[in-house]
Amino acid sequence: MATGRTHRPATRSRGIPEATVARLPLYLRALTALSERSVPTVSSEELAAAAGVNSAKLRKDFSYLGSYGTRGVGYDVEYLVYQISRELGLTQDWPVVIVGIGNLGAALANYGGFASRGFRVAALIDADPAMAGKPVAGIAVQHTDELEQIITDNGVSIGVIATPAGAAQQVCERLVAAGVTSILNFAPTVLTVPDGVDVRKVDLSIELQILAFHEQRKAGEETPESGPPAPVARTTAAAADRKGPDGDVPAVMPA
Amino acid sequence: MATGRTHRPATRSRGIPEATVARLPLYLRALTALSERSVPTVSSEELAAAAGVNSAKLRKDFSYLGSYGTRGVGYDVEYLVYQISRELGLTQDWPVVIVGIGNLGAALANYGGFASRGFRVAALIDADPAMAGKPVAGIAVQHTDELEQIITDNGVSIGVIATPAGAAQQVCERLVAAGVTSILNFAPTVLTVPDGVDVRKVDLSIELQILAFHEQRKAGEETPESGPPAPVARTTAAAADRKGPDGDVPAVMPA
DNA sequence: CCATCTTTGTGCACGCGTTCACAAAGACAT
DNA sequence: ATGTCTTTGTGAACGCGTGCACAAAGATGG
Repeated sequence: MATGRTHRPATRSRGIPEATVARLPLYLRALTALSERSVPTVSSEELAAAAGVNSAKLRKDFSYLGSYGTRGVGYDVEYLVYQISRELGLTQDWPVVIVGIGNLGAALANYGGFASRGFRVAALIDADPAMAGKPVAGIAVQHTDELEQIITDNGVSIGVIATPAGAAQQVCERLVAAGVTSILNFAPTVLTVPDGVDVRKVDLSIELQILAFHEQRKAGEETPESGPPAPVARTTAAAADRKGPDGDVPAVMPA
Repeated sequence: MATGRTHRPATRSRGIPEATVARLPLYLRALTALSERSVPTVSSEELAAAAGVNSAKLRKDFSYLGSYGTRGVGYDVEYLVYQISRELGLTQDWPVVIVGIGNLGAALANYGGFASRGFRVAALIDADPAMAGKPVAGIAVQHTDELEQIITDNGVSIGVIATPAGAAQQVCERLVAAGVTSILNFAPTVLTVPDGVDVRKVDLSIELQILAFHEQRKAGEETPESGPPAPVARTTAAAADRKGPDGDVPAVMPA
């Protein structure tokens, strides 16, 4: 059964903490900016400020990669850019497929940041036959029927899912079956995948709800009034003051 | 002030862990699906499976909200939907502005999940005069000059930034100055905001780089054959470790 | 009313991530 | 070369989040 995804303590290979990995792209971006300004070296303090993190945290993060700094001076920008790029695997080419060319999929296809760092859009795939052949971001959309063929031919290991929620799990399974082992999921659904497959989720709705929570908390602290609905009777169909359904029906199970 | 904050852990500690808050939308989505199937009650085990988390974690999460379950039975779906919605602040209306109506901004404007839960797109704003008046997702785009007026008139407290990286910080400052206190940032830049302003970041490029790291690691360790233990166990990917923003992040130029 | 069975709610332990604080390392001036 | 000064690299403490395991609570049946 689907249980929580236990992020295993990495392999005993090189135990770079997950939290550190998540920050490396941030450092890389800041370093690239410095590089373009021809800044030769940077201190942990400066770089940390640019990346928006604590300097001690940054130094510890870098310590997992090795000792690339020089005491009394700082870090060599170019060298660090290279090391982080290599560590993240950005020195090689990553063909990517985007499945689901709706508004979001099209926006992703056009996103510059995609091609910028080793990532190459190998194909755009959509289930709508009317989309087939239609060019999006300079690439002709292909039909879902060709999904397996595309994955295999291009050696794609990273897939992006931008389909409606209802189709996501099925698409996911086909991607995985065809050889994809990393998935970036934009559909508002929990994906179930076999061991060995990584999934990262980007969910606009969730982000907004989290913001709303904090926003409400802020407002509540300064506004003592507003009549809090006292929690009362239960067991019986309580509340449900939220009115009926609206178009969005985030299905958890593929229907 | 009558209702100061953090005064009474007696009733219920207002301190809901950030990690829990981040999962509430997930539970809510699963519960909504159950509600639409008219399922009256659900056990922590079932709900946890649907949400892709551990059942113990789910129970602990709910314990922060209060004791809404019935031992031996489970949780009342409708009641829980209401409680979580209320906790997240979704029972009220949240006017939102989207700044930067490019490919991404337009996609966001068209996103159904936006309007679905209390979030209402109050305005679409773009710096390009040619965009002004042009309808996107049924709403006429307005020029940046009117930003402050729009924020004030509509009482907007949540802003979405979908501009190029170079414009993000400036837009952010104008939003904050006009009264926005929560920002969802899609631009690949670290935003600097005053204390009291929440920022959540969605960065496609970073997500891909993290996937690339793991992908590279898999490829590199692929040596030990004999294959995986072929575990029938399937994990549910939840991933995405967001971290609660605090308001202290310097800026940096985009890459 | 009592026994049994199911499922919640939580005390506890463990591991990860963050932060402080400082010794060691190297640059630089004299 | 030697001393001083800057900045790294890291040991250690702390706090948060996670998962186990179990007692308590309530439903259910006799």
